[in-house]
Amino acid sequence: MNKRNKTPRNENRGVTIADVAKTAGVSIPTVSRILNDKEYVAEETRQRVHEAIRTLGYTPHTQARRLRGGATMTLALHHPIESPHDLSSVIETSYFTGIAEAASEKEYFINFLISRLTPESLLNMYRSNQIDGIILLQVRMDDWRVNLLRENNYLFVMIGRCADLEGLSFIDLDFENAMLLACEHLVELGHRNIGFLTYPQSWHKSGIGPAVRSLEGYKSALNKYGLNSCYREIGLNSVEEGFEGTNDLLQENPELTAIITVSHLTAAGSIKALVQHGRSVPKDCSVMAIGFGGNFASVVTPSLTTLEWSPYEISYQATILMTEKLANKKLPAQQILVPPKLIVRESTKEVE
Amino acid sequence: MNKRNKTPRNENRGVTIADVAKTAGVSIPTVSRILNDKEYVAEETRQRVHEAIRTLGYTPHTQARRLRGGATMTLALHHPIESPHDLSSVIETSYFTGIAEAASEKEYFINFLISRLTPESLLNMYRSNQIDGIILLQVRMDDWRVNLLRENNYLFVMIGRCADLEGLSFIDLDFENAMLLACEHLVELGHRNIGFLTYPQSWHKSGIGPAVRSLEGYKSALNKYGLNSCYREIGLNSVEEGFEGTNDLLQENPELTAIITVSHLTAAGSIKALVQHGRSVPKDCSVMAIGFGGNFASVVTPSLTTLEWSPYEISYQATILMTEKLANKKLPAQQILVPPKLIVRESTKEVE
DNA sequence: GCGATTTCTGATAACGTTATCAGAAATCGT
DNA sequence: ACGATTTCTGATAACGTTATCAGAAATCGC
Repeated sequence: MNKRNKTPRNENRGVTIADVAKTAGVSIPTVSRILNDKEYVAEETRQRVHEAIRTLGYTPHTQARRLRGGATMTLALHHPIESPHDLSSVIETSYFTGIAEAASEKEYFINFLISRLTPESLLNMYRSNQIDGIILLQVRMDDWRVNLLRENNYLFVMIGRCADLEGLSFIDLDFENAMLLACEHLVELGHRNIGFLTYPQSWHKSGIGPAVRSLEGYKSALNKYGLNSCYREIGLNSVEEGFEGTNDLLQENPELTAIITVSHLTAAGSIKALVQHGRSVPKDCSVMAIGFGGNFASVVTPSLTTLEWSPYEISYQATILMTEKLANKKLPAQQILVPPKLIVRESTKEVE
Repeated sequence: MNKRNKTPRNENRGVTIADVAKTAGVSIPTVSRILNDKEYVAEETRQRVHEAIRTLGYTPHTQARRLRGGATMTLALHHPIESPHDLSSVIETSYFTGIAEAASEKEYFINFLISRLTPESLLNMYRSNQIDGIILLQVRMDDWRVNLLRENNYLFVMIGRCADLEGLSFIDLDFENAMLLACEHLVELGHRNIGFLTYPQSWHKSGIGPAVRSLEGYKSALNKYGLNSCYREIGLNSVEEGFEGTNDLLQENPELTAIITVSHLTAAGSIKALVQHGRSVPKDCSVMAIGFGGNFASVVTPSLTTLEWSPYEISYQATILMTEKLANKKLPAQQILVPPKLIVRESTKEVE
């Protein structure tokens, strides 16, 4: 006599380990052992079970495994942006694909946290077992996310870095070095008056790493060569701002023969402004762009000399850092600084 | 006397519903009822339980809920690309953020499938309960993914569309209409010789929608106005290809006064070529670009007149389509065609 | 040939949640 | 005041998997 089922079985459910066990004529744990390549299984049994798996088209239930295993096998990515619309101007597609690819290789899932995140909801991501760890983008020198996660002992990796790095894993663009290389390249070409269109004032004020460190790098590089600084804080995402910023720079120092920007777009604006001032690029003035830029560099006329990083490589690396740490929590923190690659195109030239 | 625990309890585990129940002095199902806002709970009990939840900092275990609930609350996004590196030239960041935002609003997770996907692994995504549904990008007229998922009765939504649309949900760019609008705009400006730089031959051959339909739209538009066609199939992702394609077009028909391209990059190349032929844009020849382009349109000199869609809106919509269908499987298929927006900038002008 | 070891298998509990049911307590109608 | 209804609560099973344990069968040592 059959005991009545209290919770009726879903008719449309998939094939489960129980079905496999029944068809192969073994118990459930035996199937599980075979699925997980445990020792002590008779070869003959293994064959029979695999046969059953094939004919039934069985695949293990991911959710059940995760519940039992105590890990979510899910990572999150967070960028502290106000509106998701704006994200495309800050993050390149390659950032996503690098992370997605690494995660997929390590059999992790990725969740992109786009909407505004509160301290409460950040902690909840961990507490409610939605994620095992998080990758933080756009880290500030003093970042509430870092402080909160550190206090609560939750795992995370930074792309970027904060002030106190004790025991934290990160991978970051070496912006200070980039500014040194940029200035070096220009000085070698004979330039002595080098202007800089840096990140917006708001970025410097809120202590965003690249802003802070690029300006430091610029100043110390000029110092090294005994040159005077001349810079403007401008917006990143329009040709116009580069245009106006360049006009300002030229007004302050008409002797400028080179301009460094931190965005390909503003570099394009810079060229526009210079041309309007009757200066041809690179003949009368050189222009360089630092940062990611995708195909922009070669669209602009003349094509831009740049210092570049690969967002794909960086985000890929960050994800590997994360998964390795999750696989072995005793691993020490890893801290990686990535130098940029100088790509000389048409927009820089020696002083005549 | 305590029965010995066979599987020892993990010491570092989080707060569970059982802990809440114990502190509040009620049973586990009662807490569950309160969490899920079920009826028939005494107000006094509700208060006490909420109090316990607050003091313990309890959050429901997502994985457990999913297992019990029978839904993964996870969607996937798939683009059939060979190498993830190349994805950045095909997909805009906004595509990701639109999906991520919609998913997050509906409390879904997103998994971006980047690596090469086989029919087997695609089915496994569903069978192993990793996802509830998938959003397909770059759908071909005859697409194996569509055929496979349709046969197996798995839920999916297309961005793009295939040939047989019976019962399928999609949202797609109306490329045919776009070509009509482009030609209309140019004809109104007095142009009678309109060239077209279309998608690469491989796209046409493998039946990728925008390629097929834009060429059809071009031909039927010219037909409508009694004009002759003149087009080249070229690569999308470099200025050089636009440059060379334009040279070819001019050789075939030196009378051309307008060129339509399907990529901002090739449009830039087009302008370069025209200038080299001694033709100024837009004075002697107009140039238009169709498609996504981000900030490109305004970087180029002269800035590009375009027909644009918002990838954010489109991917957002696609995700909503998906979640609505999941919430109510009886919903009929939804089919949405999105017209582009004409944005007139500097690169088009009436014929002199 | 017999105890000790090794190899193999299955019963059982557990991961954290929700649905079902039945029973207790409170309220209602007359 | 008493049966019928409504409100509330807890025991139990279930989602699909894996870990632990104990026992059976096979192999080994001498």
